[in-house]
Amino acid sequence: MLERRLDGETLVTVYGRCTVEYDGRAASSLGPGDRLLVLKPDGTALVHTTENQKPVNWQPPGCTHEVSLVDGGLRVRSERSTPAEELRVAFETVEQVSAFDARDEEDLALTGTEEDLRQRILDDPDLVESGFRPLATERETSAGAVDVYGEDREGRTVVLELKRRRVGPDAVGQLVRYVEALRRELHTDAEIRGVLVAPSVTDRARELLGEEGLEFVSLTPRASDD
Amino acid sequence: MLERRLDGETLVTVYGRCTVEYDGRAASSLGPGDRLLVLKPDGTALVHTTENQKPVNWQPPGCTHEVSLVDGGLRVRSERSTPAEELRVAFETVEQVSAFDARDEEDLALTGTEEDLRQRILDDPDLVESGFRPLATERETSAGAVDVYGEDREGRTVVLELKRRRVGPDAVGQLVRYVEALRRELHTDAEIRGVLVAPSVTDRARELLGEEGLEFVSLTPRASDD
DNA sequence: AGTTTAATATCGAAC
DNA sequence: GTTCGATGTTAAACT
Repeated sequence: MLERRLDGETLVTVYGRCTVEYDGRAASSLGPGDRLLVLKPDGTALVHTTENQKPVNWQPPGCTHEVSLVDGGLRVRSERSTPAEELRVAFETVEQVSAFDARDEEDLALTGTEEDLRQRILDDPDLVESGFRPLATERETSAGAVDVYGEDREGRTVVLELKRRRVGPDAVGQLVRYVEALRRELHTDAEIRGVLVAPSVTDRARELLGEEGLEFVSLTPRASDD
Repeated sequence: MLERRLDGETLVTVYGRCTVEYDGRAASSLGPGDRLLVLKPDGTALVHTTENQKPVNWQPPGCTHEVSLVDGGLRVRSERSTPAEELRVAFETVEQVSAFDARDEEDLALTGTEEDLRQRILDDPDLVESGFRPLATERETSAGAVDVYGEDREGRTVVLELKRRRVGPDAVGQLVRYVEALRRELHTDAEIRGVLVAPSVTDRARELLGEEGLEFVSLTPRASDD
């Protein structure tokens, strides 16, 4: 039944006591225990234990799944190339095998992302500071694309780095790279301001901002009356 | 049956046609489709479609799950506080409901991690460069802990930043922060070398290394005869 | 196929 | 509890 249903159209689940071996980018071994194996029609494989949101082992979409019987026990093997990766699940006991004809056309509608934060700023630039004028989004520099590029009321160049949630030192590093790249590329004597826009910052990130002469503006992706 | 089995000891799966609403750190809405709902004993909730490794919607461990019947349809609600987040799954049809008494004591044994790379270097420092002497791991600086701290054959301070796989500009930014922090804190005139140790680097990362006067050494977490 | 960055990232450890 | 960095991160956009 399983072999027939690994046809790229069926969602398969197997529940039972098994061991799991993985070899690829890393390598792992998992002793016997009760787990849920999910084989998706797109070639994804997931091994879930009783704990955690992440599967304990997995294969990404695009893999090929095979089943076999060894000493009366079910074996499932999933593999891919580039990079070469292999997952082997050996069941001692199987409590349940299911195959579902799945139909799902709907796309997820998600809000509260960095893109929403950008749109909020473009709709009302005064949220950043009075007189701020956005000139471009995703403006290219040698250090990568700047989220929002614009001018303040005095005509000084302003670079915004947007984050949808509280930020640590990594985001400051990103902003530093953009500001330094623009200073080199615009080769102007005029000041370039770098502003991190996020709901809040950690202490270490705030220190780094001070050391680098950068600024912070508190803003969330969602309107306060949400 | 479901209410009785949401007892913190049972793994529950529900398969059927449903809609999903999420509100919390972000917010999302998903129209009707066939999906697999997994409720773990640790309070995790997963909604899986036919595609992708990641669930289309989820709740992290520690949430409380509730079930109810509305107009003859099964509803599942999962919520948590700090941050306040809620997931609602409304089933039109239910093809299967399962409850499994799960027993799993085994821990995953994973190799090929950054920790393995560190151990490789401590076992044979010459892999980094002839004469390199590691003095400390996780050495604290104001910018965070340095992976490996040591001296080269001439006695110059060397900072290693380790990555288990090919690295981009972000890792260079991290190394820059550590080297700058040490230059301030050691307030010495002597040179401090920063070395990125990883299997490979992207072009942009290599440029950044050059601009910052940092170095790169190619090394993987696993021995070449693996 | 490779690069870059966002993410409801997740997860674990240190504080 | 918050902060910080690794992750077999995943996933999407772009080259």
